[in-house]
Amino acid sequence: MTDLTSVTAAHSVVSARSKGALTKAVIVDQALKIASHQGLEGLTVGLLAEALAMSKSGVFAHFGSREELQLAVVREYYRRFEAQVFQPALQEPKGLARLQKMINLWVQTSIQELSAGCIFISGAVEFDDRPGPVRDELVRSVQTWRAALKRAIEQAVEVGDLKKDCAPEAMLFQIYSYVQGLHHDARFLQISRSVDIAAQSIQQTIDQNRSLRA
Amino acid sequence: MTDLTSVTAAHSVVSARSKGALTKAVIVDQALKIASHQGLEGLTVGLLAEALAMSKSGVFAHFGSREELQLAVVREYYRRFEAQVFQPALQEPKGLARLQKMINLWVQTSIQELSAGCIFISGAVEFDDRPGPVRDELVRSVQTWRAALKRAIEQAVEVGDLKKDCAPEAMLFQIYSYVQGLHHDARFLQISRSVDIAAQSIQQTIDQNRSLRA
DNA sequence: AAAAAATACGAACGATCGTGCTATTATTAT
DNA sequence: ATAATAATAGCACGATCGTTCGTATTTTTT
Repeated sequence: MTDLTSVTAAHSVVSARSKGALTKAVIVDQALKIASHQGLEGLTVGLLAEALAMSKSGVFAHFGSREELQLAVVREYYRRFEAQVFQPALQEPKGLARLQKMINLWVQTSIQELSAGCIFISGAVEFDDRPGPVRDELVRSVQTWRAALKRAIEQAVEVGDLKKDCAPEAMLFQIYSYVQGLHHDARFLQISRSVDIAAQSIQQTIDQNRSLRA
Repeated sequence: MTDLTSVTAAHSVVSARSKGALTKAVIVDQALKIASHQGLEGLTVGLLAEALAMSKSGVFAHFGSREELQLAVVREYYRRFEAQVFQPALQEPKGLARLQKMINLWVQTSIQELSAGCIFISGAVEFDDRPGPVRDELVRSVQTWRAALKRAIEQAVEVGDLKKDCAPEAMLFQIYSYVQGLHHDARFLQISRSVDIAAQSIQQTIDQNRSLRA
């Protein structure tokens, strides 16, 4: 099972030193699960406390404010995203291989069997009209991830895997849109074959920009 | 100004017969505006009443429940969507012209200068994990709209504007994804040139499936 | 104009929201 | 083991949520 809300969780919990940091990690882990389903706005202190069999104030004390809790969730999600999607892809050599790996890992972890959604995508809709630190953190995370994707595309051009005249921004837009579309069709419309259609569309975009040599 | 939350509003208000139906139309109109910004979940009775300079109970009485209010908003949005996007496109002859018209009107009304978002898109994220009548109504609306798009694609194939072997489902996925991507980039990331990139990507998808004759 | 019906308001409800306090535990450091 | 510290629970607060109800005011019908 590859799931951002469970696999990488062990790390934060294990790496905790004091008791406080440990329970905080457990809380954030649970908060992440809730936010993946109910959204960051649906994540409430009372609900979280109940799921943890803790008191509201006990949970709350670890963050000081609900906003700080939301921020902790976004940061943790980004941390896991980096560890699970971005870092492993760096093992692959620069070029198309790395780009493909990034996309594959992204798609894999975006749509889980638990149907836990990607917070970057749901958060984008929730906070597109709601200014504040949470929005800023979300934008920062998404921008970083998109910059990494774009960089991978550009490197694929440099290496010669992709066409010299390929427009990285357009490619990025299309691929990012497809993952959103996959999210939409799989989670909202519950179209099961959307995974295949999305994968095929992504491949199509890559193929269009692939250089013709070898 | 082409705006689903204002232009077509006149119709519902004017066509109202009794005083009750009239104010109800005004309420729904305002509710639509709020929901376009705060989302259907962010639409609250108190907020709505305040915006209308009415009492909470006065507003509430028109619907009987918050859920019914949300449903009224979804239905009204669909009604305007149909009147403003779908119906005008039927003026165009079957084929690529009609399809293009549908897409153009959709993109135009989806992203407004007021940055009021499309409820079909924001609602999909809000309700992808929240069962109930509102979700059902949203799914129904979106499915209807997607069926219309798909039908337009198929007709374009029949007429000979699009290739015989073009996969309508894949085209639909790509185009729908691009509009989502446009929403995301324009509203959340505030990338202004995303309108052009999206339009270009949509055109690209169409061109790929265009038949080669004439 | 009077009667009937529809509509809006005001106040209040229980629930839940985020957030403080205070006390009591449980964990660390000495 | 004892002292210092950190973590959790309990309780209560003001605000807001959706909702109900009784009353006053319009609007509509007769």
